[in-house]
Amino acid sequence: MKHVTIKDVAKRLNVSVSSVSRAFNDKYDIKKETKELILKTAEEMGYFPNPIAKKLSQNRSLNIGVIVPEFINEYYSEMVIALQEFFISKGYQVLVMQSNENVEQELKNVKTLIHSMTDGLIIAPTVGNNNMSYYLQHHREGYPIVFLNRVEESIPASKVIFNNVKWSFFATEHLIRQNYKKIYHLAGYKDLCVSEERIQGFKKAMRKHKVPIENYKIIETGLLAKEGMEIIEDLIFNHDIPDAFFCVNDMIALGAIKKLKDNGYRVPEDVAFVGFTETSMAELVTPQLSSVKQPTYEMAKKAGELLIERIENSEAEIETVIINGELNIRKSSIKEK
Amino acid sequence: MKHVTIKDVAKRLNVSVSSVSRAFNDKYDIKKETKELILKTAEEMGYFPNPIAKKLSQNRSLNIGVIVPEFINEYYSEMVIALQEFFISKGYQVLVMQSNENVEQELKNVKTLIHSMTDGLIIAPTVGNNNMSYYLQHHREGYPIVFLNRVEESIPASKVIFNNVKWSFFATEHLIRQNYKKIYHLAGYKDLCVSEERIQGFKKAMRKHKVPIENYKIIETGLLAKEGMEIIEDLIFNHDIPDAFFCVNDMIALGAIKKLKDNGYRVPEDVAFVGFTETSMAELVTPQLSSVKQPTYEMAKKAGELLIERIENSEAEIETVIINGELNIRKSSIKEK
DNA sequence: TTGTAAGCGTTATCAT
DNA sequence: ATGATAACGCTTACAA
Repeated sequence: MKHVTIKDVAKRLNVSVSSVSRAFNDKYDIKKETKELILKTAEEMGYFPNPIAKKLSQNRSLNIGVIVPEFINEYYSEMVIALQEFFISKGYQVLVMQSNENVEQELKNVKTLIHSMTDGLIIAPTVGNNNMSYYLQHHREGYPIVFLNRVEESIPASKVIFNNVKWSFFATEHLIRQNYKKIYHLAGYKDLCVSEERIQGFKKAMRKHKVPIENYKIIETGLLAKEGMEIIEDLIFNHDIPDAFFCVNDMIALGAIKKLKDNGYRVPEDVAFVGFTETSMAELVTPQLSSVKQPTYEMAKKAGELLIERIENSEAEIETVIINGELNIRKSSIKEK
Repeated sequence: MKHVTIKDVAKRLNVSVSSVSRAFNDKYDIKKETKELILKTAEEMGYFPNPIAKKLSQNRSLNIGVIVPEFINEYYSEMVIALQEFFISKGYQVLVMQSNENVEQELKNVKTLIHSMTDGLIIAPTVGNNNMSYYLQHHREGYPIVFLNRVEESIPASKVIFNNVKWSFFATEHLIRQNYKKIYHLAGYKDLCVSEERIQGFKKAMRKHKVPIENYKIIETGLLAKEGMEIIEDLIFNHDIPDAFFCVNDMIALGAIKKLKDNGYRVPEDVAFVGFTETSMAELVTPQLSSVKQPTYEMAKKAGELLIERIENSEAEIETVIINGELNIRKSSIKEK
């Protein structure tokens, strides 16, 4: 299992190591025939430049760290896939770590990755991280970091975020226009900024359409189907089921729908639903679930571009990219006349 | 952004670099006070050993490569999470790559990762890879590889696989015992060995219970919900809907159920369903879907252990671990009397 | 217990 | 166009 090195190739051909190195990095002068001979021989000998040595001598790792809260849900899976694809095409390798929705784990991951000499970091913060000072300090010192999603617009770093207020507003307005009178919002975590923004959009729609305050309600839930089910249990117990729910995500919606159906409610005849951050399940459940689709690929790619910009030019301006979505209306929120 | 190196710390304290190195690697003799002083000063100076240099000088990367066909579905997401957790606890870093169910991409990934000096590889092969010779050659030459899932028992390498035949048999037998007479198997890809094994289990149950041959059928599908829907369209067109379906995975089952419901069939009253490789959706759909649960965590951890064994002892015996599952029976396959 | 110095496999500068 | 060699930051014999 001994690895063939640049020296072995050089010796075999009676050339210097520099020539071999040059053959593999076309930025230097080298005669075409020598290059081809070297490449051919190297191939035969099974030589491949050792990336670790390369990294050491160039003082960069060509590694990018990506930290996501989880990748059980499609949303971050897709982001990670898109990021990998993007960075590999640029010659980087991607180290993915997940924080398991745990702030301390996230901090650990950041440290691990920075210590591993990643050339830059893409961070999708976990729930409830109001303590980004450590990251921002590194960022100030010139370490390239781009934030993705779940981050306040005001933080001084490049970031890619989704226009939650706007699309939450549209989703809610759609329910109002379908003539649902009593509409509740199942709202995720209050200390999660995307939840907060979706709440804002919800309220905005309520105000615009002058929905009386007794006809809407904002209920803090979590992000999991299980939690959607629990909330519905409470509401059923209190005989407090509205005409429609707008949910912070599809999983909450699916959990809630399940529980309502089990209790004899019909969707959408008795209760209508709109989800958010559309998943592939939206089209597979009965009734199909209306939802706001977020363009994960686009978000990821944009974040990748911003990061590479910062890596290649540490003077690059801080940039905030706000991405738009798409409201896909399906059976779960259509009122039959 | 200049990194503090071992030399800086040594100079500051007027000790040699070896002492600093020793302070950070407790396998050598060093006076307790010196060590503490060094560690303290290093901390203050913001020194952290450069892992790349460490890797180069030790000739190992402390990186593990993990290759999965995809991680959009929970199954591989969970595997990857479990693998990360396991290897990080052992001091390794994990590079994850996905092959997008594409044999050539998989081969590329393997090459990338081996060239990146990963100390070992865990490979969950993609659909239809009957050409593992490249991997096995490296394996023979002593490069540590462990295969995970979707791999034939006969290949000469350590591997962790699921007992598909057995659990497919149980799932099918359960349908027979519920007194469903006509049972079809939606069978994934014929050239995918796990599909093949599940077909075997299905047939075995049919033979054991002497189900007449005109009462069962094996239909090749894919692995996606969409493909489940397409098959059902065909069957409806041909007026060929059985009493029950046993599906190669939950996604096929969910797609099929969706299409049947849309066409007025009731589940399980008209058609019953059992899935495989249980997903969290199984409990969220109506009716809840019976399925065979595979212990992803256990499988991943075992694969990790086998790999570390091989890394640490290249003479280690080849080992095949066969994992068992669990049949979770839910409403979708229960016949009301 | 500590220090010296060679070595890990590259790249890059400076000669030739 | 090619070669010699220092440098990257660390580990680890070997010497002291």
